[in-house]
Amino acid sequence: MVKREALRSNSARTLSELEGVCLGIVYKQQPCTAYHVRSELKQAPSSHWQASAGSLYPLLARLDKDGLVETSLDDDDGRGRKLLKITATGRKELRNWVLAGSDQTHISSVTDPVRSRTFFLQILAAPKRRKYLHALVKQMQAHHLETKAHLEKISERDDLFNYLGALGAVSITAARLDWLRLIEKRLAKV
Amino acid sequence: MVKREALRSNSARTLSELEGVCLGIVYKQQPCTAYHVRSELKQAPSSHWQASAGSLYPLLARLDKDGLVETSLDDDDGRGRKLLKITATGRKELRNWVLAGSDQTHISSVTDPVRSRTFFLQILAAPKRRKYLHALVKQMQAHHLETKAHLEKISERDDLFNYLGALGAVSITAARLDWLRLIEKRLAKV
DNA sequence: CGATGCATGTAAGCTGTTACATGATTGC
DNA sequence: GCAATCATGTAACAGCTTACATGCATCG
Repeated sequence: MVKREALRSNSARTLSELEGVCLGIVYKQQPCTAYHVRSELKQAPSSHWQASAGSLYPLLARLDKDGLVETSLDDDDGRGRKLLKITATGRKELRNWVLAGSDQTHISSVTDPVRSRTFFLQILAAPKRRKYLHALVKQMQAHHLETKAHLEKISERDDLFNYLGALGAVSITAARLDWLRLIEKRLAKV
Repeated sequence: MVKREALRSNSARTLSELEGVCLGIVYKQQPCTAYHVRSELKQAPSSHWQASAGSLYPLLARLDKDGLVETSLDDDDGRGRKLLKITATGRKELRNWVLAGSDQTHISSVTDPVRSRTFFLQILAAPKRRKYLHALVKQMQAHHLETKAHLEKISERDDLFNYLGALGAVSITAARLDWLRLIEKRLAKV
C-alpha cells in the first residue's frame, strides 16, 4: 500500500510526444475508446504518427497503470469496448506536458524529411534534380490544399484550439511550399 | 559466394532518416571520421537528431557492412581514427534516399512539438496560457535569430545546397513565429 | 449473408537514446 | 602538466512500427 503510493507519487513521469497527444485526445473527447484515439490520429493530415495498434494499446494501458486515465468496460457493448477518461493526475501531467512546449528542445526539433534531403541534392544530375523538384512542388501544393481543406472543416467557434493547430499546419506548409519554389527557381539556372 | 552476392543485391535497403543524413555527410565531407559526422549533426540548429555516439557508431558500422561506405584505418593517427568514404553503391542508395523525399509520407510527416501542444492549450487556465504563449514567442524569436545567424555563416557560393537547406530552416521558423504571434493575439481576448 | 467498419490486442524487430567506459592529441 | 577536444565504442533500455490474430456490429 505504502509502496504503491510511493510509486504513484514518484511518477512525475515525462510524457513522450505520442503519450501527450493521446492523453490530450482522451481529455478532449472523453469518454472514448482506444480505437477512437487511433482514428483521430490517422485522420489528421500533417501528423507524423502512424498510430499503429501495436503502440496505442500498450501506451494507453501504460497511462491507465500510472493513473493518468481511467478505463471502464462498456456493459452495453458486446465487443467489450473500453471507455477511457482522464483522471486528476492525468490532467496535471497533461498540463506539464503542454508547458514543456517552450523548452529549447521542442522549439528546435522540427523534423522535415524534405528539408533534410536538400542538403544533398547535388548527388542528383541536374535534369533529374529539376524533375525531382518539380514533383516535390506539385506534391507540396497538393498537401497545402489538403491542410486548407482540413482547416475549413473546423469551426473556429466549435473548437478554437483545433482551429489554431490546423492553422499552424497550413502556415508551415505554405512556408515550405514557398521555399521549394524558390529552390526550383534558383536551380533552374544551374 | 553466391549467397553473399544475393544478399548484397537484395539489399535495396531503405535508408532511415538518420542513415540518409549520415551517408550524405560522408558523401560531402569524405574522407572523414564518425566523430566528425557526429559534430556536423550537433552543430546544426533545427536538427531533431541527438546523434548520440550510441547510435552513430553502430549505424556507420552497418553502412560499412552493407557496402555503402568504406572504412580505412588512418595510419598517421595514434588514436586509431577511422576514415570513411562513400562507395558507388552508397552513392546509388543516397540518390534513392533523396528521391524518396517526394513521397507523400515525407511531405506530410513534419513533427512539431509546439504545434502538437496547441490542440490542448485549453487545459491551461487563461493567465497561465498567456504566460506560456509569451515565453513561447520569445523562445521562437531567439531560435529564429539563431537560424538566421547560421545561414549567414554559409556562403551561397561555397555550398549552395547547405545554403538552401539553412534557408528552409529560417523560412519555416519565421512561419512558426508568425503563427504563434497570431495565436497570442487571438487568445489575448479570451 | 457478406463487406466494411468498430474494437482489442500480441510478437518480433528496428532505431535511437542515455549513461558508461576508455584513451590519445592539442593548445595554453 | 592539465584541460579541452578528438576519437571510438558498449550495454541497457525506451519507443514505435509492421505484421499477425481475433471477433462483434451494422448496413445494404
